[in-house]
Amino acid sequence: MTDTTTLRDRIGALVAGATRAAINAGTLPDVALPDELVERPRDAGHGDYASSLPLRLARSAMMPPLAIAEAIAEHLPSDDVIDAPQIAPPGFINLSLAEHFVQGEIDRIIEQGAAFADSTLGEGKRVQLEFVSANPTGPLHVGNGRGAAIGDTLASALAAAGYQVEREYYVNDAGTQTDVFAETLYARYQQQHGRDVPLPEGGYPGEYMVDLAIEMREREGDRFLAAPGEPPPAGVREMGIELIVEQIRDTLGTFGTTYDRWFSERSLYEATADGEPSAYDAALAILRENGHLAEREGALWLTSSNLGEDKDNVVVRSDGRPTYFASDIAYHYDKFLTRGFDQVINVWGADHHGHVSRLEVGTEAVTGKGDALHLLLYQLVTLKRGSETVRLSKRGGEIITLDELIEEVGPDAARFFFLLRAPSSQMDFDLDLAVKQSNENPVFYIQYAHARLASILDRAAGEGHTPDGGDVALLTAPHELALVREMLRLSEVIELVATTYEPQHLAHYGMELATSFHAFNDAFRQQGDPNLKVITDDAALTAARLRLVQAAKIALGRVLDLMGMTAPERM
RNA sequence: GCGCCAGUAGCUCAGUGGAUAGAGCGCUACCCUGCGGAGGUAGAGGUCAGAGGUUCGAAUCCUCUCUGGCGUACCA
Repeated sequence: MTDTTTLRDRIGALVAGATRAAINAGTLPDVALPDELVERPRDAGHGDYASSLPLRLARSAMMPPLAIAEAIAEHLPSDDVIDAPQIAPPGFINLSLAEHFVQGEIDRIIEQGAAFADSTLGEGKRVQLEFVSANPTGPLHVGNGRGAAIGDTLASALAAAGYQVEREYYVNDAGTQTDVFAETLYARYQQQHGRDVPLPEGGYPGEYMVDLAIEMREREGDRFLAAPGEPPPAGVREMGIELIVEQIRDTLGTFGTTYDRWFSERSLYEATADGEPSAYDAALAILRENGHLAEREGALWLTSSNLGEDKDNVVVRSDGRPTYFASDIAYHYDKFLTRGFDQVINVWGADHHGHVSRLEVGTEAVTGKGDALHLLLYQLVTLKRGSETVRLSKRGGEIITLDELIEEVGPDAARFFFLLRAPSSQMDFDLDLAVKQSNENPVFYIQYAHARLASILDRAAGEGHTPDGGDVALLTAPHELALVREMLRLSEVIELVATTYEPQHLAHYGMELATSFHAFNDAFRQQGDPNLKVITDDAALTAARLRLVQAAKIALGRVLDLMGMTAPERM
């Protein structure tokens, strides 16, 4: 039987119950309780959980906080989970987990394995996460890595929190950018066949376009060559996009990110196989029916100023081509009405934020599901070399690719670097420092802890020891119990990430869990007592400690896995 | 101009209503010489951009000011 609530919820329920008991007993007036009843105190000396409820109730109850604390504590007897409460001025109730409860959790972690901290918070709701979705006109750059790390980890955390998650990459294969891209590619392709043609105005000058043209020539020969002076023949654009998307997929694969679906923007304009209208036609029909469209200056506008926006937005240009905004409305029609997701999260770079409110309004107008759409913006990465800012632009030519970053520091360090920071935080990424400090990246501190745990289990097995049957009641030392307590926080961290969409909490937790292990592992050295080692002459104690080590390895491995990083057995 | 996101230790950043504001890196001292030293403990280092307000309590919420990034297209 899996516990579906976090420890924090259970303790909170105890406090709520005690408060109601006090009210029933007449020692407290009848007052309303807030949602959050307990928190994790910063100072370990204040217990595992603490409630400031007495302070918050003081006014409405018209009683001194300490008297309220007494009244609640009276109905909070020590039980299987917690010891007797401690009251601390000016009005806190401090609660500590009972020793035998903490010990027992080791057995539970081993029994449940990697899923030990999962929850049912999401109730199986279907969530779709769309992230990266960079234009298929060039390789991914370093900044795209941030979106990949955030989106992918968020998806994992949501899955752990009981949501049914789908990861998706939206391929913008329909817009004007792809026309320019095709023209540039075709120019490079002609150059590969010895023609002296210039790059188009506003084209993509990057060297990768030459590589792409070479690839195309090698695969297809001169099949795409039209008469000189003619525009790119049919298929050039599709071929180029296919090649680029292949590259992007490879890069993200190396980065540890895979998708359930690569969604083509063009497909939004195609009728379905069984004759249903395209998503684009269907979405526009709804808007028209509800009077949200108006023709003006030869273009078709969404009259979003009637829906709370500060201006209207063009849906179909005066030349008849739909805008990117139209595609996005159709895309969200597809997400909500065709595929029926309960919740949709788009992870976007902050340079898209001008697009946020109009998409929310447009989505609401078409699907009525505006509330289920969450647009998560991450601030752009400022690249630096030393103190100098590096300007990135596919069209300007200079790109620091995600591939190059991965090559320099490895996928794990790159991911962790991005995950440590809140999405809303602007990041300076010093390329020189990133390479120089890759060996000091905290990710190795976490992975090293995992490798040491694996090593202890290996060595013990070699000496004929096994965790099986170990009695966890033998584990009473503070550094042993502290390690278990730290593991028990994981379920709360997962729910925190899943509800706030802030993956950095997981990264910081990983460091803290690793610290607890390193401190545990060092304890016997500092005290110079070989009996404090995991593997000792005492067979029963050894087995018990091996259970702790096994559980810690499960917990740490799970954290690394959620962040999309490897959990090495040795380094 | 208007809008969005930020400003916390030397550097890069956590902390979004609770108790003495933290981590990594860098710096100093010490421990341990290992079941893996990519380790442990401690210390120095802070006007939480500034001012006012709300609250029993504010880095956290509100207002204003300053600074930085981004947006404000019939580009995506």
